[in-house]
Amino acid sequence: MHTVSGRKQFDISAALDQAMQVFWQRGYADTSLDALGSATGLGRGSLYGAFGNKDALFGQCLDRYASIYGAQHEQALAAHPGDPVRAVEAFFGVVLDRIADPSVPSGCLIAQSAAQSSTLKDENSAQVRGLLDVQRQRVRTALADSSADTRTLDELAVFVVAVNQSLAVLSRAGTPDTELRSVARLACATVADTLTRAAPEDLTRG
Amino acid sequence: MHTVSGRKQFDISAALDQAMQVFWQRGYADTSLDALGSATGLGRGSLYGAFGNKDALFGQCLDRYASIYGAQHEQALAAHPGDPVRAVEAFFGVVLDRIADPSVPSGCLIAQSAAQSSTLKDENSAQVRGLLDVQRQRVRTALADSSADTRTLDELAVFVVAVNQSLAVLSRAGTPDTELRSVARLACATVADTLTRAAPEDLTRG
DNA sequence: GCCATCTTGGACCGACCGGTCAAAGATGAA
DNA sequence: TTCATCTTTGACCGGTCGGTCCAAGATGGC
Repeated sequence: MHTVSGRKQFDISAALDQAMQVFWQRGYADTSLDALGSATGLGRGSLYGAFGNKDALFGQCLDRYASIYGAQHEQALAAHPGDPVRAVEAFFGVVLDRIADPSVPSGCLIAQSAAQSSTLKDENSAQVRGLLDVQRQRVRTALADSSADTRTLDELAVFVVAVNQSLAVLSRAGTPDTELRSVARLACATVADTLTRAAPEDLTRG
Repeated sequence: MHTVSGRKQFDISAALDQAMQVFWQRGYADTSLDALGSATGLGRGSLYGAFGNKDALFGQCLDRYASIYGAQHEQALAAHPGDPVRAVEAFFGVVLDRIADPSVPSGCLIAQSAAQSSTLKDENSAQVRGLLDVQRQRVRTALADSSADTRTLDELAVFVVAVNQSLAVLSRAGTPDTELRSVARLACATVADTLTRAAPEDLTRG
């Protein structure tokens, strides 16, 4: 029944999507090669030929996840130039919509991986740290159009990333969507208050 | 070399502490019975005799964790009666001090478990949800001495729990202590602003 | 048609998993 | 002293893990 081959018989990109969702749903440690095989419809030979071992495949899934949702985050943040609060609102909107989307696992692959960072291979945990840093810098850039001092903006960017992680964790524990949205709303209020408080001079003097 | 026995040869409570730290550090899925055995110094027979199987032991570790740190949280929250903001500051202080304590794993066993909730046995994930809810209610109670409306206080309690989870996740990814503390500081500011904004009448009219 | 090259499925490997069990030793009541 | 009762150790179980390997089959250049 070796009914196959010559040239590649499957869409690498589609297989990567399937594998990504398994890691996303179950976490690295609890995802077996058999689970990846049946999710992608591929045998071990194809899996190893296309992606390398489990660690390498996991790394590519992390990158793919970051690529897909990082782009959405970037787009949301850039949709409101000059209005950091609206930008952050849009940022959380992307996350909340994804969490509410039943066609995709809840939580966040990166948050999930960060939580288990100590059980990952060094290479993968370093990758997770890097992706979190990219996200932080993205938010920080969207905040740049503010008259608050650098230190405050840096802290706000970390704060937004932190709240994002918390939404992922709580959603996994079954926290209802309405509560998650109120958390995001309060975080947005923090951003708004901190920015207006840090630079009221622009309004009173200008 | 069966150099043993008659009556129990070890301190159940101490063994539970050791086991708890292993689960805390490595997560449920990545903690083997061998790891638990060498951490506690116990053979499989003793482990099963005292705690039951892996799931049951994990459940007891969750309870122990909640008991130890839940008590600390309660104490911190109660240390500033009538001053919810200070109470929340003290609450985060407990968490941050624990994270900074090198004698104990970073992160939070409950946050860790919540993130992997979908791979846990139903009983254990329900337990995690329950413990998160207890924490939420504790914070909510500390917020009760405020003139803000019920809905606002409920939302703030969820928010504080959420930020707590985010500190655990980020600390696991290696986020430095200073950044974690600034996240907590911003969250406290959110609580302060929301409370004063929701009930300014008390100051102007009273 | 021929064949070097590639892909695929699945058998297979040693290691480790959670869990069970029996032999050995310690205990305290009779 | 005897012995029922208990704990502990470590061997053992079937199953699953990540990873390797190879025979079978498809391909395209010649």
